[in-house]
Amino acid sequence: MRIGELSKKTGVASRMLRYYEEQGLISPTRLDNGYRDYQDYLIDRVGKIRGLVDSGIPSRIIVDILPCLDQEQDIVVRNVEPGLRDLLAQERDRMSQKIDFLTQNRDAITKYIAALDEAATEAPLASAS
Amino acid sequence: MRIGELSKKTGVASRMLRYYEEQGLISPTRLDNGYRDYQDYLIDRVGKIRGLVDSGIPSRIIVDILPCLDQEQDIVVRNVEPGLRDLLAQERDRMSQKIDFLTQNRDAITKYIAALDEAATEAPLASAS
DNA sequence: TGCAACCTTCACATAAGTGGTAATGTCAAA
DNA sequence: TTTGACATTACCACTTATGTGAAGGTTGCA
Repeated sequence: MRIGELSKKTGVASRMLRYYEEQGLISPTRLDNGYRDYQDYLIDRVGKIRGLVDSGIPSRIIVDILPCLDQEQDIVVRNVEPGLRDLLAQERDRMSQKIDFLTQNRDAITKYIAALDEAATEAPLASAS
Repeated sequence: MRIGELSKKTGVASRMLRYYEEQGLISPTRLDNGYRDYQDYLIDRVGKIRGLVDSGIPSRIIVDILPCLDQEQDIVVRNVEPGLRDLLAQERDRMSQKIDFLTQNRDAITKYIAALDEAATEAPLASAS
């Protein structure tokens, strides 16, 4: 499919799809006319990229992570560069840390919101008095 | 305490502490000589800031979140700006989303690493053959 | 007195986008 | 077949966020 179609299916602007290609995150083939040609599996992949980017993972890391996330078939374990396992383990730990931080802070905010709501219920005159 | 001491206690460079002040994340008072004077509670606060920044939360959001995280005493519910509750709820949801994404991806990476290790155990000749 | 710690300010760095322009390709209707 | 609308291309410059580096001056302290 061409860039416009992929853009509609993923909700990611064409502009961004070209940008992600520039970053090495996706590599569509080209049609005779020079247009980019995206395969179906890239729809899913773009979603994963957005998820990772939104999670604050830098794109140079995403490049390494992506192959591990495309696991529709068996996991491919051939041609593993020596440092990759460690890099992945490192990134996995960083992600665990992030998850812990976020969970802690989200829970704190949740409690705070609950307190706000309770206060509003008990004494709703604060702003009107 | 002065900036150097806080820097040592938090592991955050003085440069960064000044930068966070510029971003409105911390507001030390000043001594007569113009030096910044940090109170003790800011040690904890700087740690929280680092955690949030590392989790990919933009600093303009952190400014809003921080007061909710400083809950050593009772939760302060006075003078709540009208939009704040919604903003917090919104951010809480975004954080939940991030947590889900991260968890999913971390688990995928964990599985991948396990597969790598297993392959290395079963056929350790791959790189030597 | 001399050096380390501190101050401000300006500029630069990197990552992740965004915007604008000009040229080319596609397609359908006149 | 030509015209017009729209998609796509490449390229360049700009923006925002998060820092970092360095210059040049002031303060603290041994």
